[in-house]
Amino acid sequence: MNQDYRLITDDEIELIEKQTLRVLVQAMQEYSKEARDIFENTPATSKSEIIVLTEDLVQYALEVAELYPINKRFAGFIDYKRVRWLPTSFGMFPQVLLVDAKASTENNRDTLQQSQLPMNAEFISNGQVVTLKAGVPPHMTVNTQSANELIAVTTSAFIHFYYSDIRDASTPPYRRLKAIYALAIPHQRLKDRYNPSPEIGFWGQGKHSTARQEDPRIRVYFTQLKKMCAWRLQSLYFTNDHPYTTPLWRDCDINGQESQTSFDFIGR
Amino acid sequence: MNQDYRLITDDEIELIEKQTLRVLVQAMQEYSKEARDIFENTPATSKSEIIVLTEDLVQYALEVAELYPINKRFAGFIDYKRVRWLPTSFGMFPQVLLVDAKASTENNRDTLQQSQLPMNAEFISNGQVVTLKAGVPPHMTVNTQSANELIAVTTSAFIHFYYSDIRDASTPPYRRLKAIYALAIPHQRLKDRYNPSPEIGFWGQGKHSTARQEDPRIRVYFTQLKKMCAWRLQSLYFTNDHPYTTPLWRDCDINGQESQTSFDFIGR
DNA sequence: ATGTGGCCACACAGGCCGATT
DNA sequence: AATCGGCCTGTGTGGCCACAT
Repeated sequence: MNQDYRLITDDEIELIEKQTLRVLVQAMQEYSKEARDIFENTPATSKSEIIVLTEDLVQYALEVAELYPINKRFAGFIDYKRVRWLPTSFGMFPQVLLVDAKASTENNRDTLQQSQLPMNAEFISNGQVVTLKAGVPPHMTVNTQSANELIAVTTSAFIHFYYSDIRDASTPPYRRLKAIYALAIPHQRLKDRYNPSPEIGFWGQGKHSTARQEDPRIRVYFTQLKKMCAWRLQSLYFTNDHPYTTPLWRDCDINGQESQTSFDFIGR
Repeated sequence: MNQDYRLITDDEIELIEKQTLRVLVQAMQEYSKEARDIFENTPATSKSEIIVLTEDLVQYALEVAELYPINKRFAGFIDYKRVRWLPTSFGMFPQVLLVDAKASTENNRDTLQQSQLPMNAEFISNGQVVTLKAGVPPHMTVNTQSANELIAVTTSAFIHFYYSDIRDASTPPYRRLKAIYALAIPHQRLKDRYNPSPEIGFWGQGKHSTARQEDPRIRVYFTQLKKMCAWRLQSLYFTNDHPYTTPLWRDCDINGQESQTSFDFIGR
């Protein structure tokens, strides 16, 4: 059984990311009721407090669904990060899971800092080719008992809280959580599949102001990502008649045909 | 055995806070080696990244030292927060532990937002009496299987990373972590002991700019806090000859006589 | 020198709006 | 009406300096 992701196929890397995202979706689904309760009813004196809410909710949702941990930590801007063993049918791989929480009143795209970008990206904006280099390393090394080092493959995901404010609300709920999206961004080794040229991909112009010389950012467009690989965009919608989101997993067959299937969950 | 902190004595509340801080200090001591390693050697492109480092380090240090958890969560600006069972010799109490990380190049005071202030504070600044109301509730309620509610007493602590930048460092270390301080701020029920009048206490003028009408903040002065209750200020110093901080617990006897005693630790 | 007060810097993370299909 | 680009705002956090002892 393999331990080194550099020796597996691109298809197997896809499977690692698919398996990882499936767990994130299950965890968010299980926690969706409390997440909505906290998100909608916690008073916030500022926009920043809403941001902090989503970070906390991602942690609460995911920490109970963790895998066999690897004794290695690092610090920085990523909201939720764990080094752990990922067991698969084709090997047991050390993995660095990186998840960032996003709060947004939009539901069609996410903005990434360069430090959150897992692959060198190229795209066309206003007729010009734009590029941005990856800021996420493809893997981290972990010291072992032997002379070898373990190579922990990096997997990047985003949890997007789509909401709207309730204007002038002086009593709860203060805002409405409409959906939770979960996105898996491909590892840089899959660049040839997802962004072989500026014309093909799901990247778009970032939110930064060039006029003010802000650090460049970049956007992920949901529909394009879904078109290239349906399961990489998961949508958990809240409805009026159920406290939990609707448990649907988006997948695709060999022909790229998209489908949605319901899944069971226990709830928290 | 009691479950409701409102029925115990002030001395027993002191003991709850002392016992709590003792664990925080043990946990920080055990983690001090890795904390220093990560703190000094992680590149930071901005001041904000240093702030995030300390938040992550506090989490890594404390999460392994947790108590019997209570199934209740809330979200917000506090860096590290847990609802849990605190067993003591005089009762088993539901507790809300609130810990905030502070990064500073100073080592004599901490600035608190009003939302981090556990008691109504009064002090004298520039000859004037200044007051600031508590922003931390004295307790939270937790629903139970019976008709009663559990009352979880709130305990506020701060972990202060005292550091200095290494100028022009283009290779690690980028900064030096000189000490870790741990502070326990008294519960509001102890106000009569710690701040009976504006003249007596450890509070001082906050860091906010009145001219710009910023939200009022407030400061805790280390020496004053230590003078009123020695164990409420703990100091873990790094030295050149040991990777861990020096394991000393500050205490005081009945006469208020201060002492420091070494303690054993295992390390991580 | 030390202890206090308090002005600012600044960089996240999105809201939001205008221009273009 | 949707998509995309991108300017700007709000605000949390602490560096840092100027006085006053």
